[in-house]
Amino acid sequence: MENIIFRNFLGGKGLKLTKERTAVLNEVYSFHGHFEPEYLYSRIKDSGSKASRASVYRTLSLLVECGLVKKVTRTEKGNIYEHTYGHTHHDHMICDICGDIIEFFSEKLENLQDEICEKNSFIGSSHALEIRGRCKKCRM
Amino acid sequence: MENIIFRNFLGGKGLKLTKERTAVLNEVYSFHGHFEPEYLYSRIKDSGSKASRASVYRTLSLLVECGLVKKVTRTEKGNIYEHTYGHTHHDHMICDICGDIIEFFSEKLENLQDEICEKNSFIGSSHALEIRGRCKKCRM
DNA sequence: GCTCTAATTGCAATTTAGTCTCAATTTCAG
DNA sequence: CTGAAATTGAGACTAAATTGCAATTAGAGC
Repeated sequence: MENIIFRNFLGGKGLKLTKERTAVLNEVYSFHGHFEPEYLYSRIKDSGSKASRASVYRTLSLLVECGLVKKVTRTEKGNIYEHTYGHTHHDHMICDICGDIIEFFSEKLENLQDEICEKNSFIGSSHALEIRGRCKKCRM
Repeated sequence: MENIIFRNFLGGKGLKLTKERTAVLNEVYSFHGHFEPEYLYSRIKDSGSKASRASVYRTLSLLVECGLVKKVTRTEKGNIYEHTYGHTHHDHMICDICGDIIEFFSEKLENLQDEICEKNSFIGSSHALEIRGRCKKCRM
């Protein structure tokens, strides 16, 4: 299904569905959770398919553009992504101790965003609430 | 006042208050709004005082550590900071068109954070809500 | 005010995520 | 099948930020 979405997206822009792009997409959707580009690159190499580092980064941009992948946050080290298909909108709590990322969704937060935007004459297109602290495992 | 806070912080760790560190602190507090390290560095050079790029970065870390400066967000280009003394907690709306950063504060959001943390057995120490979209000037 | 030592500085080299260039290769519409 | 246009990989490059180190400086104790 993701493949069809991607193919249509590419087709609509006169771009081609190459084996490298397919490999990146499949790898992204082969696991759950968050990932860094370098990690994705190494998984692709290990999995037998091949795509250069440059292609991984280029494909990742395309996937973000067509909405199949989302940039979650930016850490000291670099970007963190997640796939979005079959994965509804949510926000994140990040543990300062173990680095774990916990997802949550809050209806109230969604409404609050609209309210805040309206109050400030801002047209919100997306938001990201990131709560930092200690997770269940790391609280003392 | 910021100077006293910084001096005490340094003293408590056996560190010294050098002219370079003073220059960085003064420059940070000489204007309002958000800044990037490179911009700060160039302002310091222009202002007549001197501090190397390395010292600017090193001092910035210390200022963050003692709470006088806060890292606002991380863009493609790098970190963005703001000073915090006499500047209460708030969140940000960032315009995708012109890059403007608008600050806002919402009591409801603060309460919501606590609520969400409790529900997830998470001990929240800070949060950052970033809303992206179009600001008043850039809406069409 | 002077001394001494640990902290600090500046510079240049280094690191690291990510982008870019370009010749060779591949896709796919016709 | 063919050929124009898109894509690829390898490595050069960029820019932010960090680090190593020899020379310098702050400031506690006298």
